[in-house]
Amino acid sequence: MNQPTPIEETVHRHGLRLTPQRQVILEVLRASREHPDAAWVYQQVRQRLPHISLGTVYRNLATLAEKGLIQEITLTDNATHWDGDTTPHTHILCPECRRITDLESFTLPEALLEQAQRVSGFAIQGYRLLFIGICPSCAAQHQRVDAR
Amino acid sequence: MNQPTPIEETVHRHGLRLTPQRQVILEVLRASREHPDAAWVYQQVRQRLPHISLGTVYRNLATLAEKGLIQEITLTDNATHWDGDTTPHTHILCPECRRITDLESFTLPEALLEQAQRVSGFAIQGYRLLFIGICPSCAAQHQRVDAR
DNA sequence: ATGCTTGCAAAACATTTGCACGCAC
DNA sequence: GTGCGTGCAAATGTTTTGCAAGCAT
Repeated sequence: MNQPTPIEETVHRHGLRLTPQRQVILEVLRASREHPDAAWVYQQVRQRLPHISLGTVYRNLATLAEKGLIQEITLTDNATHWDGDTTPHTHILCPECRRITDLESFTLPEALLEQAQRVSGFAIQGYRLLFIGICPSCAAQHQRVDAR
Repeated sequence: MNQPTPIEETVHRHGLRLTPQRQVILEVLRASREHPDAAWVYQQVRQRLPHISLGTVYRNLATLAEKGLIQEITLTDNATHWDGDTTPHTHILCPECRRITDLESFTLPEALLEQAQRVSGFAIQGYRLLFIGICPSCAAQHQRVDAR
């Protein structure tokens, strides 16, 4: 949806084999706006490949991230989350419902990156930015509760 | 070192009891620039309190973070890391050596926060920003290796 | 045919929790 | 004295890994 390049081509171009497991995992991730963890991906994929093992899911998530086909989100709770959208974008976490939402087309100004590079002496390759805030639906719940 | 408020006073002000375990954990975190995980804190504290249990370390890290006496850094690998410096600052992770370094006094401009709030509809409370880049010492190693 | 990938199950980690006791207040 | 905090150990949850077999190329 968000990444129109055909899966087969993308996978092959990165020197990986196209197995049914790998294909479905990628499809699930690309079709989802959920930023799921491995367990969720496993459950989804199992609906189409009942024999897939959890280990395979973990191995593929790691491999795909390594090749840049998906993104790792290690920002929140115990479990690592994954994002099929590899375009640069920022996330927001609602501490109430623990859901991760996309902040479309929000990028740091170049000037900030340069400042970071200058101050730190590091060769900056990228960044991870997570905003934290109450989502509209949780805010609405608060109002209801507070009104009691 | 970076937070001059006496530990006893700080702990009491937040409605917590000052146990030897809690005190040493806080001292270790404040004295360190390591951004350590629970296992590292445990090892350090055990040098002074050989009988402390790992569970106590975990419980205290959670409690102290909840009260705002330390900061949680959940940006990187599986283990949660902790920071005794609660002033707002940004981190840099070197993917080579996996070390987390401080980026002193680097904050996002207010305008960006407002933009995020406007675009998302969330009530933004804060953010976590991690730059990713090769640290000077790893960059030097690369040069050596590449030159072979 | 070659060797990357998989399934399975066990292992390795990271973290949490129940319970009785002890100590800070 | 009260109840928060601790030690211990077991439980829980997440992720990794060894191995033999399977399949994409």
